[in-house]
Amino acid sequence: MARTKKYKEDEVIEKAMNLFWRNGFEATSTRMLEKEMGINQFSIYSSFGNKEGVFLESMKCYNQKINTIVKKLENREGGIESIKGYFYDFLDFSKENNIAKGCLLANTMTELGADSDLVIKAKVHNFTANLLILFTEKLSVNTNCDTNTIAKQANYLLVSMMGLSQVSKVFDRLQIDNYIETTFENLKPMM
Amino acid sequence: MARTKKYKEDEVIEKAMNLFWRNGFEATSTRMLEKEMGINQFSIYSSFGNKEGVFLESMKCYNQKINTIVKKLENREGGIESIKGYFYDFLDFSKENNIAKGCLLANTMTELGADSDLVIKAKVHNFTANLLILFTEKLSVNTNCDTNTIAKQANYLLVSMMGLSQVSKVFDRLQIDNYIETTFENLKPMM
DNA sequence: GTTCAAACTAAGCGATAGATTAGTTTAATT
DNA sequence: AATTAAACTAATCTATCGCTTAGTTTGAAC
Repeated sequence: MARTKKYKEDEVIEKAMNLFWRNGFEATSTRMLEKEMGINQFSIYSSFGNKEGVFLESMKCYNQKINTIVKKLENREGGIESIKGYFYDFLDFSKENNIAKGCLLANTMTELGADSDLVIKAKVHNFTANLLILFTEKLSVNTNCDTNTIAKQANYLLVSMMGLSQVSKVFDRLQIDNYIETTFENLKPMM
Repeated sequence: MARTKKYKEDEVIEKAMNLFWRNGFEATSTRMLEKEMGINQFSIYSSFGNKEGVFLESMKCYNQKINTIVKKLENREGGIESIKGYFYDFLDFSKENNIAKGCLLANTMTELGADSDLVIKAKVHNFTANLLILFTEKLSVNTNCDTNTIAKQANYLLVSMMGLSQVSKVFDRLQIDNYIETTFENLKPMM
């Protein structure tokens, strides 16, 4: 015997996610969320508890969204070139109206300090851990390298990827392309 | 016929700089600055105009502080190893109580969006441009590479450095060391 | 020692932050 | 059609934001 919601939670969260992605957690106010999500603050708080709740759901949403390019990498044959493809896919993925927004999770990682929420930290850590595993798998295809070398390479590419996502927000395309090419060109002699 | 200031502006700015370095621009309030700088808000505003004025002076202060490791690089013999030394120097430099704070300028770069203050942006750009020149000079010592290749390498190392400063705030020392070693190890065959 | 402009203190300005409340509307259930 | 619990609206809560102001103290110049 109750009224039905006028909005779908996953739809308004996607809008919230885009706002957080563009502006970061701190610079996004509940009034901005209200406007962007198209629902009243009361509805926001009754659905997600508080601002952090909205953010946590936004991270879930981001994970689903980035999963399209992660899946794309999973379906590639493997080897260095497959990961290079992921780097370029990410640059497209992270752009909106030709403005690079970086990676929501990497942005969060740098925005939140040492004393920040542990749940959020764990989510970021989980994301990078999964990416490391995928990179390792892809590097293990058609290679003579021992597992130790592969682990080093995977770690190197993970750090490069996180660095890239930050740097892409500011540096121009030529610098970025040059960076990616050099990153992978230099890895070849190790193979 | 006037009273003398009880504080030295460069001393209180250094304290402000450390606060901005730890927390970023947005997350640092004028009350926090008041407490950290040890002077009243009135004094802050009469000396530096507004919060952004404090930040701009903090950037100057940061530039002076990081200049110690930049000078150290300038005085090195040159070649890849000299820049690798700078990377490790930076890791030490950016730590406080064993907590990595990243690079104040790189942090600012990522914190401020597309529509941020142009003066601040110019300062960040100026910093990276100077570092690029220095890297180029150091790479030009004892090498057979053409200027085009050197330019690519210098750009690669600049982007790597900026990425490193961000990533160092979260990743552990093993991952960071591995990243630096791989970055430079892989560059050798190009020389 | 008196003067007085600048350096102080502390209170408070309007605006906005995250979050909540009282009161109204809605629609599935009876 | 009446009921009723949840979904709504809009106003408002307290705290804090960046910044300013009124009033007091200070100390170099005279």
